[in-house]
Formats: sequence, C-alpha cells, structure tokens
Amino acid sequence: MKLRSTQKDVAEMAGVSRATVSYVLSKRQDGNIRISDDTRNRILQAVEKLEYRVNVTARGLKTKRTHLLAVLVPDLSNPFYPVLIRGAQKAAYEADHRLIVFDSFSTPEGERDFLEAALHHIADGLILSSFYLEQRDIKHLLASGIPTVGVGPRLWGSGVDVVQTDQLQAVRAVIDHLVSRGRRRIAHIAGDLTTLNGQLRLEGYRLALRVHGLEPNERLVVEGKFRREGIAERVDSFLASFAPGELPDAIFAANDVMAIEAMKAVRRRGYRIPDDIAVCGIDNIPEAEYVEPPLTTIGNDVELMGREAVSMIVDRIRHDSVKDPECREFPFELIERNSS
Amino acid sequence: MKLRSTQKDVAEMAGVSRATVSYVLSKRQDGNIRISDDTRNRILQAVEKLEYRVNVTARGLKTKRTHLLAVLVPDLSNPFYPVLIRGAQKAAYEADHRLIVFDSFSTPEGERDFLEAALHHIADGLILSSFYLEQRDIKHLLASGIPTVGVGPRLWGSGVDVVQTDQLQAVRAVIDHLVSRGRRRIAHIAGDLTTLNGQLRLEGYRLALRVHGLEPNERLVVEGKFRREGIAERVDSFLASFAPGELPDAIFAANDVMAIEAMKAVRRRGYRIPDDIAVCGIDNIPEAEYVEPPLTTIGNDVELMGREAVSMIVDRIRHDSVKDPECREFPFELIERNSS
DNA sequence: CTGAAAGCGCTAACAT
DNA sequence: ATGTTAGCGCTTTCAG
Repeated sequence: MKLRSTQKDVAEMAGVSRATVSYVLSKRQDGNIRISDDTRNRILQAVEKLEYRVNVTARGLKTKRTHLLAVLVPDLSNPFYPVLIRGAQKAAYEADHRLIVFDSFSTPEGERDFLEAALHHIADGLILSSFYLEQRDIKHLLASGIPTVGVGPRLWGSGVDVVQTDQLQAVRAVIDHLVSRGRRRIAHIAGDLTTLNGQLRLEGYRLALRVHGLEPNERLVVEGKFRREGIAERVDSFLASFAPGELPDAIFAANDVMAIEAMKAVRRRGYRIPDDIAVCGIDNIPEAEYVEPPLTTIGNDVELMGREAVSMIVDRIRHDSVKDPECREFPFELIERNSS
Repeated sequence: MKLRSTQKDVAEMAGVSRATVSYVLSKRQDGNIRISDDTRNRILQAVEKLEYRVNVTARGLKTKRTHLLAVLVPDLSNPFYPVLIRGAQKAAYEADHRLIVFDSFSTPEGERDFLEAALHHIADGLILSSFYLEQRDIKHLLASGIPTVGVGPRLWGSGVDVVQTDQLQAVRAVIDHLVSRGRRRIAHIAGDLTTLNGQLRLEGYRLALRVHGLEPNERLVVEGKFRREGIAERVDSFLASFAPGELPDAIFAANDVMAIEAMKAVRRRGYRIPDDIAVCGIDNIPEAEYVEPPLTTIGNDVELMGREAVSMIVDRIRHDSVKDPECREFPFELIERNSS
C-alpha cells in the first residue's frame, strides 16, 4: 500500500491548520463559519496537487458512519435479486452510500454469518431478504440500532421496516385468472414451506381455490425450494403419477424459476402449454418473458422496492429516527402471457 | 446508534489491560507471548457478557485494511455477473472478506464513480469488469497500490492481474461448429464495438470465417451493445432486409442475452430454429438452457473465475505482493444444444 | 475566520 | 505473562 497524503499534508502545504482543511472539504453550510476565498483556494490547490482523498476509515471512526449498506439475498442467481439490488444501488448512490452484497445461498448459516457481520457494524443499514432469521436475531439488530428493512412480509411485526407486496392477493390474482380460463385441476409447486413466503403462497392458493368452490387436493401440491435445482425432475415424476384423465390442467408455481423448470418437465412429457397444462409463476423475472411460451406471472416493480428500501434506511440514518416501524406495500400486476 | 461496549470495557471487567484483550481476541500465534488460561477465560467471559464485538472501523484505521473487496460489473441483470459475484463471494468469505458490488450500468460515468470510490480506499482489492477505464485510470489504481484484477482481456497489459478466457478461440469454436453443421451464411450480432470484447468477438468471427474459406460480409453484421434492449427489433429489421433466398442460415451473437433476443425476432418472423436459422451465443447464462430451443453457446466456469480473481487479490494483500501481473486463463467449452 | 486539542476504538512495539 | 504507550487520520468543540 502506497503512502497517501493526509489532511495534515494538505494543511501544511496550504499553510493552515488541519481543522480548516477538514472544514473546507466537508463544506457543510450549517455553521456561521466562513473561510476566506483565498484560504479556500490554497487548500483546494493543495488537495489537487497532493491528490488528497479523505480516508473514509478515519472519518468513519470519528463519525460512526461507514456509508455502507449491506444487502442480504438468498440467491443471487435468481434474477429477482439483482433487480432489487440495482434499484437499491441507484438510491444508495444518490444518498452517497455503497452496497455490500451478501448471498446466503438460502442457508440459515449464510444468514447468521450476515447477521454476525452486521452486528460488527460493517454497514450503516441493512436490507434483509431473510428466510431463517428469528425474532431473537432481529432483537439483536434492533438493539444495535442499525436501521433495517426486511423484504417481504416475513419480518413484519418483528420491529423492522418492511417492503412487500400482498402475497395472498397476488396468488389470488393468479388463481382467478386460471379459473377464468376454465382450469379446474390446478396444481401448486410450493416454495420452501419452512419459509413464510412459501406458506403464504400455499395458503393463498388454497384460499383462492375455495373461493371458486374448488376443494384443495393435497395430491396436487409439490414442494419445491424456490430454487431451480431438481424441480424439473420432481415435476416430471409428479406428472407421471397421474392417470391420463386426471392430469392437472394448470400448474401454479410459487415463483418463476420453478415455473420455468416446470414448463420444461411438462414439455418433456409431451404435453402442450397452455393447451394441455397452463403454467403460471410469480416474480416476473426477465426470463419469464423470453421462455417459450412466455410465462404468465405476477410482476411488481422490484427495482422500485429496492430504491424505497434504501430510502427508508437513509431516512432513519439521517434523522436518527426512532419512529415506529413502517410497512410499505407495493402493488402487483398480473402479467398475462401465452403460458396460460 | 446504541452504545457499544469497547475493549476498554472488556479490559476493565476482566481486570486486565486493553492490550491483553486485543491480544487474546486477535489470537495470533506468531509471538512468544502467552496468555494464561485464567486470564484468557476471564476476558472471554467479559466479551460474552458485554456482547463485545470489535469495531472494524477502528481496527481498519489501525491496520489499514477494510476486509472489503469491491466488484465492478457492467450489468447486474446480465446473469453472467451474479454468477461471477457468487464465486467471488465464496472465496472472499473464506478469506474473511466481504464484497462491495457496484453496477456501472455499462456507462463510463459509472465506471469512473467506481474508480473514484476505489481511490478512496473503500476496499482492499478490486475486481474490475471494465469497458471504459483507460490506461491513465489504471495508473492511478496501480499507484494506489490496491490489488486489482480485471475480468476479460481488456485490462491485460495495463499492469493489473487478469482472469479471462481466450475470446478468439471461443468464437472460433462456435463458427467451426456452425460450419460443420453446414451453415454458410453466418450473421453476427456484434457486441459494443467500442469495447475490446466486442471487437475481439467480431474479429474472431471474421478470422474463423476465413479459415473456412468464407468471405466475411459486412451486410451480415449488426451491432448490438451486449444488452437486451432493442436487439429483437434490430434483428427483426435486419432479417427483413434480406431477399428470401439470401437469408442468413445462422446467427452468432456476441453474447447470450443478445442471442436470446435474436431468437425471439427470428421466431416472430416465422422462421424455425434451427431449421431455417441456427442461433448461437456466448456465456452460457442459466437462461440459455431454458429457452426454447435451448441455446448453443460457449460456457466457462464463471463462478471459478470469480473465486480465482479473489484468490489472486487476497494473495497480493496477504503478501503485499509486488510480483508481475498475472493473466490467468480459463478453459471454455462449446455447449451444443438444439438451437444449432 | 482560523488554530489547538481532545479523542473515536483499536493495534503493536516496547517495557516490565 | 501482562501493562504502557503512542499513534492511525479524521472531526469537532472551544478559544482566540
């Protein structure tokens, strides 16, 4: 590591004290302090000449701010999250913050590692797509005073802010759509049922069916894990388990990546989509538009969620806010495409 | 922000000095210093009781290490990069580092913002997927002494380490494949030609054609930007510009996202893939496997590249290494699927 | 308008 | 085997 010039160097070169340098550089207008143009220019010149840049670590030690926000996601290879992250980054950038990204690989250990890092105050704020952290973990976070926003309904009530869309309603919209298309034997590829999201979507599926006078049938439910791996195989054997006349006429998957995998299996077994079996997902990942046939799904403005999450955090950081936790809900939209 | 306990608190509670606490906690074995079990236990207990955690900022100020690695990518929504990041994260985690992720949105400004942040020493090392940074930018980086590895051939020669695969060879493999399948009128959707990667792939395309005695035809080249946007439309009008008998019989796109967009356009115009027109890409993004028909492409172990990039950086960090820049080359593989 | 001085929490010689 | 001490580079009262 090369030796960097410090404020002291700048101060000496400009012939002023270090405090003055600090003052000029942090150019906050609040005070009644005024620096003469001459002094200011000398300082700025010295900065230029020495290629001086503030040491963010030293500043952080003093100000207790890292200007870092940490984002926990369960699976970076699920396109939902990069979109969220992009939105977050845009907002973070505007607020002069950077993003630490952490992929938990959907494991409790990954989430705990993140928690541990967070508790070390590696960041000024947290965005949490968590499936496994529990109330007592969140308690630690709350106690630490690090502004945190959860993505999805799961953390709502635990004391942190939350951005989410109404899961039950979203699922309802899909089922309504499917039923309106004449589908009656609607199967569900559930997400990880140890997670609230998985449970909620399954629950929503059952609720919606009943609304239409359809009795949920356990045989029509397969559990997935929200991930790509193994879904095609599972759906394949799922489909194989039905007598020809009793085949489901629709598959509703708890997210798009599983829906797309399901499509693969459906086609592999020689059924047509949507003629024989309609397929729907949730998330509206970019891929959903590009698969064949394009996937009907539920979309919402994930990038906006990312931005809002950051803005909620930054708000709390800025105002050292202690107001009650807030749940910001985002609208969703049924995106009808040819898979249904 | 809540008040955290400090080493001083721990020291007082354990009845020892702060140095001893520091020593026990950083448990480096190097010295001839030995702490009695009794003392150690008292300290550990105090740590426990006080829920003490080191202040990474303070440590960083002292040690001049942030334990952060910054990753610049041009486009997080291109699945190539999340995979790279995951690989990087795994390796980073093992080496006790975290990742700052920065999406430049493929803009020079984005890249310069990143550079500026990097020059502020926000991270101990950098992974750079850069299209626009120039030699003089890199010079600053080099001068700063921050270990840096470039992704792709572009930065090779500028003084930083590099991970890459042989672009020319990779393109060659695709063209060989297409020709062996009897294709002769092979079109190319080029990447951004202001970038080395774009140029290299176009160049490789021409070279490979000539090897097979095919004369490159400028009419068969469309320029894209490596991004999804607008490609389908462009390919659509590209195809429309040909008389029925003169249609290309293959399209080779400079990356998968463009190839997939091209497939859309091809189908939209009523041509069959691969019967009428074969389509190939480069990258082997997950999506390539799931589109219909699955896309023939060039794959390499991107996750491994991410890991290796980190390991090269960590190596330099650990040893304050000044050895010559290294170019680590990764093998690629032609993945034949039904689109060709 | 500018300077002096204290101290953020930690590490690493150097003492003892 | 443990304690003392001197900063790391910066911000921020408080005096002048």
